Amino acid sequence: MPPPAVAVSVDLVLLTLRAGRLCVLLTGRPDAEVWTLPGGFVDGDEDLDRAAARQLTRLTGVTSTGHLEQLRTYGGPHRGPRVSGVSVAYLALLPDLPGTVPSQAGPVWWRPVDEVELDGDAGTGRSRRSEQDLAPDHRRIVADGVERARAKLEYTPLAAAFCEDEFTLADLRRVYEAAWGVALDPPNFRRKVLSTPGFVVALGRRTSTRGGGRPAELYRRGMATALHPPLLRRSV
Amino acid sequence: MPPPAVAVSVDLVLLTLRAGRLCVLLTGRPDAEVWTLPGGFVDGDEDLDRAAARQLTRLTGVTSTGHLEQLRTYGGPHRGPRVSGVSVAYLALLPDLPGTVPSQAGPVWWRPVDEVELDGDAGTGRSRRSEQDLAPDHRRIVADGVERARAKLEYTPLAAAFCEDEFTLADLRRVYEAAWGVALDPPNFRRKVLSTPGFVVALGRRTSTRGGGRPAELYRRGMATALHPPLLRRSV
DNA sequence: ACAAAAGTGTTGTCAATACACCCATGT
DNA sequence: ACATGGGTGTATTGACAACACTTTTGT
Repeated sequence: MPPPAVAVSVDLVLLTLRAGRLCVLLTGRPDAEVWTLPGGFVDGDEDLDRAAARQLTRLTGVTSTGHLEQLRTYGGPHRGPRVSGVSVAYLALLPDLPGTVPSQAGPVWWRPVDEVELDGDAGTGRSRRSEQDLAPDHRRIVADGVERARAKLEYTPLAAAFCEDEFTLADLRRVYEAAWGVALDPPNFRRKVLSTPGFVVALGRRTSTRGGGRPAELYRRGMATALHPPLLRRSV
Repeated sequence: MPPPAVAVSVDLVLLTLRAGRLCVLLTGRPDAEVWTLPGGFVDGDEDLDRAAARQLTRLTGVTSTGHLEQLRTYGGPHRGPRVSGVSVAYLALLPDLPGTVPSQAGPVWWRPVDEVELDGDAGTGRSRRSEQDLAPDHRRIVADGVERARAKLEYTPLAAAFCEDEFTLADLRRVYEAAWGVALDPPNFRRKVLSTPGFVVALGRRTSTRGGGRPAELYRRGMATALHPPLLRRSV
């Protein structure tokens, strides 16, 4: 007998840093009462990675920069009533996009992930419910994506994906501080990053001072794909 | 218009330790000229994790012990001619099963993963091709699963999933040595494991000496879900 | 203008920790 | 032969102090 056929969609967890906070891109379809992750259906003969990259370009206009990787696949009845099929989630890390999102895909918003994590915490604490919460199944996908990103900062040089092509060590440090919610010692962070071969490469130039203070050296991301030893967060 | 429908299968990368080598379970369908990973199609309303667990039980008879997690989803034209749809791969870690595999699913074999990694290395080195190589797309899935397992040994107490309920520290050390292909210093390994809270708990009993030597203490797996700090392999 | 203060990035020091390597002992 | 216990030197890390360069503020 022929195998059962299922609808397969690719959904994106798009993370960036805005005003020192880790944010995720959400879309609000006009006919829906909750926010959702951007995504779309894929064909059976379509490469999943390529489908995800296409979604990313459609949403942001960016093509090569940043980072895009498969996160996890969600399926089955967990996804709620009237929703069937499986969803292949992808995680993308981007620098803060200039101005508003030039979306060709309807209304989109950047929302801080710590607010998303509070959605659905019925009862205690939260005084009022947002006008539009994130769909429960998508909330779990966001949580998984954020946890993946936090973990990957430890043992990969992926923090640079949140920065522009040229960045200072303070920029890089602020990525860790925003994602992990901790304060890092600037001298120690500097020593660690510079002593890891291939993490960053110095450009020999400095920032034209922005807002006061000593101009910082500029770096770009290096060739390394892993950090040895890793940059561990203190506790978990 | 309705979303395109796709065939979705769940495939298992089942790893175990046999004779000090990391091995993967392969199936040989009578009508196929290559080995494949065990798996099967899933329904759209079926929970993926549950489908994978069902496959695992069908193949090995085990139910609760060990470890099972989603690995990655593969899809698109990469999978080769005449193969369409997406495949959700799961990774399972098991202790060595007693005797032969009590499979209710046709012929199965345990194959050392280092041999699988050599499949398809056309040309150099390998003198003769195995009678049956692993299908190319499944070979990549195995490689991803092995790499995931090797990485997870570093920062989780998952090595115990390769052992029986009760094991010695030498058993646990041999898991790392087989998976990483390195020799570990027994005293240092012992110190590290015992100093990590929740990794193992002592049972206060000892092995009745097996094969000579001082009887070793018995342990079972602890409650910890992560290792802090991790047990890092030296290089990568 | 000039000097002082504050902000930011860089360099240096020291102690605590973790780890590799080795030796010794018990069964 | 193997499990276990202990010791030592080296590398990494955390905490903190000191310095360098720039803008802002006050007189």
